[in-house]
Amino acid sequence: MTDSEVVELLRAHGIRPSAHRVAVASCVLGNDTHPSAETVLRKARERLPVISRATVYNTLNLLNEKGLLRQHPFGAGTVFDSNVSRHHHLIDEETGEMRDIPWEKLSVSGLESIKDAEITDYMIVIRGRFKKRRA
Amino acid sequence: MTDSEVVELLRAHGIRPSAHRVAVASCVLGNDTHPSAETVLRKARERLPVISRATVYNTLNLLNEKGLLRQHPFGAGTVFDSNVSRHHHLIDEETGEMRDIPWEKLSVSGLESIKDAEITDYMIVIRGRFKKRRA
DNA sequence: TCCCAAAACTGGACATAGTCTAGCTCGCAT
DNA sequence: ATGCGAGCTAGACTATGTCCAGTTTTGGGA
Ligand SMILES: [Mn+2]
Ligand SMILES: [Mn+2]
Ligand SMILES: [Zn+2]
Ligand SMILES: [Zn+2]
Repeated sequence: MTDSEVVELLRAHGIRPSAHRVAVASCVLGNDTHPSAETVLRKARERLPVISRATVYNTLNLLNEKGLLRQHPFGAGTVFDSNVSRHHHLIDEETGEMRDIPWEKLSVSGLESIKDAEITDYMIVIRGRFKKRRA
Repeated sequence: MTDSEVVELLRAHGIRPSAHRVAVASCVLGNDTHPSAETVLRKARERLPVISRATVYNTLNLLNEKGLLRQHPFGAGTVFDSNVSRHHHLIDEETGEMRDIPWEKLSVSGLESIKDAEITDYMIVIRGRFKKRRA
């Protein structure tokens, strides 16, 4: 994702695209990795060595509030996910690495039997061992 | 679960049932709550006011290693789960409270299409709002 | 019963992840 | 040029969890 695409995306969501925000957003938007906040901090500093930890957390939280990101507490600690459409997750038990599984690839039945809650979202979380690098 | 049942369970899993361990284990085994380590510490101190934080964490980790507990990083922070058979989870988005969903109540199809990992376990994680207290 | 080594337990230091704040800086409108 | 609000910063602070060195408890053997 180019910088100007990131800028457009931020503007479209009502976020002023400061240089720092673009640096942070570029590290996580438009790819299917699931980086931790500390990973984003390290990558952002490659571009912008002076950026502070607070700005990285502020920006990630802002992107989350505006719906450009999700945050997941499983995997290798808490990680961010720029894929905001519904999907499932596969997690390597040894490394904590997370991979996406397309929504249509799996399906759940029996949800209608859950009567004691209003369901807003759900996800299948699979644990196992990755066989090889993704193609 | 009575104290002597807890003692038996610990012995059966090769854990020496010291008074402290029994106090910790009683707080979490044999019920379907999903307490955090800090919650267990507070409850254990009601029984045994002198118990240290380190002992609570040591004991919870030991119970986990010996297969008497599981640990889940979603819900209200990291919580412990004495239900070690397969089941799914429903989480209240406001409070983080977790409830169990019996394995047979839901089912997943399409798992055989996952080729790039050896699956060891999976679970459906549902988020929503609880309607009322459990019956 | 007494003794001792091993196991268990302790407080506190340390580590990591994340939040918050007070002050500074930057960019933009006038 | 000046003023103002948004953004950024370092560092203090909180929460959660691990680690360690020293002490206490325990239970089996003499
Ligand atoms: Mn969101
Ligand atoms: Mn286990
Ligand atoms: Zn994802
Ligand atoms: Zn459970």
